[in-house]
This record gives sequence, structure tokens and C-alpha cells, in this order.
Amino acid sequence: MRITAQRRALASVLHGPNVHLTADEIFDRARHELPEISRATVYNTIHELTRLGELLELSLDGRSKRYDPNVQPGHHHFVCRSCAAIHDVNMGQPAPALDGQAHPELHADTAHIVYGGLCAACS
Amino acid sequence: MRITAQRRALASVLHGPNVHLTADEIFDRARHELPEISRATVYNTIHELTRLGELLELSLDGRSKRYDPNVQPGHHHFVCRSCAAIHDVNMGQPAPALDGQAHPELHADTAHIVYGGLCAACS
DNA sequence: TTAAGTGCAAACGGTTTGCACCTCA
DNA sequence: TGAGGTGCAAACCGTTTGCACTTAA
Repeated sequence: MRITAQRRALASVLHGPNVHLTADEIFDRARHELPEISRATVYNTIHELTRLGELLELSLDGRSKRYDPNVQPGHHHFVCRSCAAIHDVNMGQPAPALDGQAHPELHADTAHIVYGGLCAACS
Repeated sequence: MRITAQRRALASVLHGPNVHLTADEIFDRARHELPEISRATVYNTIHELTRLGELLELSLDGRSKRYDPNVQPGHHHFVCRSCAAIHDVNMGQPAPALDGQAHPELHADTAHIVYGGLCAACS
């Protein structure tokens, strides 16, 4: 991948823990660093990063996708029912495997858990 | 809730196991039974049913929401990576609780697992 | 030098809304 | 009879696309 000013700006936006931004939020923040960046470039780049496995695409609400630079396998997400904040969560144990008896025809190789509840600020 | 011809048509579409339709698919099928039904009515009704807990709103891909008349708690979903088919899955055990030590500030009361892999036809 | 990356603006698809009309209870 | 339900059409919002221009390597 070529290094450009646009991609440098995006890299700096997409960095750090508990980052779960929508494409539009990424666009807004990147514009602070580089006002001439365009939406098309943001979308092109996040798609490419997702394809390369550098970014995780999340569908947590039906509205818009969110992008998570934490691609560590086995990490899951907590969504606050009140403020919609998203938190990465790490489990002590792996997600339970599919019950082979009940579902012999399905071969799962990934499992993603979405927890719902109230975060500290809202509870 | 008032019983109307539109709602009868929607009830018959939203019935049975492993039903995971988008709003537009619901609209198309309902039109077969009642050609004059409108999109607005479909959206109004599925929102109301979701609010009442009769329908589960799923965000599995980022595209469009899907609606599941199976609202049995503790049931999860398997999504085929190849054909995108969705299957309800029932676990022998409940989803693992959030690690209270690692995340003392989060109070989860729901957990939904999305499995990814290949279904029988695709593997 | 040139393939890859970018910006613009229009199009797209799913969803939501406002409003007048209709109808079940 | 009237609150609730419906249909229509336009608006909306996030995303995608085509194309000409620019630039990193």
C-alpha cells in the first residue's frame, strides 16, 4: 500500500483502544487533520484495510457499520442500551462451540458475541 | 393491536422456523397475499412488533436488518460465509457471562452469538 | 513514467416521514 | 364515532460508483 497524506490521517484516526467509528465519523476526524480528504477515499481505504484484515467491520445496529482497529481474535463487544457506547471485551474463555449434535450440518469457524446492558455511566 | 387484513398477511409471512427476512422481502411476500399493502405499513408493523417483543431485529450484515419471529431467549445465529444463509442455533449451554474481573463496570443482561462458517450445501 | 490513489458529484438502496384518507372496534 | 391504521410520495442517510486528475515510488 502506498503511503499518502490521506492514509496517514486515517491511520492516526484509526488508532488506539476502544475505537469503533462509523465511516462518517472517520471522515469527520480525518478532515480535522486533512481538510481536503474526500469521502470516497475514506470508503476506499477502510474497505481495503478490512480486506487486508487490519480493520474489523462491525454490524452492531442496523444503521451504519463501525470499524474496529482491534483485530485481536476472540475479542467481543458490549453495547450500552442507554447511550449506545461500545466497549471491547475480552473473555477468559473462548466462545462456546456450536453443538455438533444439534447442528451437524453447520461448520462454524468464527464466533462473535455481542453483549447488551448498561455501561458504568448509565447504570 | 387492531387486526387488519395487512396485519394478517404480515403474520402469515412472519411465521415458521428459520425465518430471517429483510423488510423488503417481507413486503414482497405480503404483497402476494395482499397486493395493495404498502411499504410504510410493513415498516410500521415490524417496528411495533419489535417494540412488543414479538419480533427480533437482527443486524448481521451492514446492509439491511432482518427480522426473526423466533424470539426464544438464548437462541443464536449461524451465517454462511458463502451463500449468506442464516440458521437459528440453540446452544446446550448459555453464552459465557462477561468476565466481571476484567470488566467490572459493564452490566450485561443479554448476549447474542453470531457464528460464521459454511453451511451444509456450501461445504 | 505509470499504476495506484484521490476528489467530485451523481446515483443507489434501504429506511423514515408527513399527511390525507380509511376502517376496525 | 374516533383513535388507530394505511397508502403514497418525497425526503433522508449511509454507501457506492464513474471518471478525470494527481502523485508516490
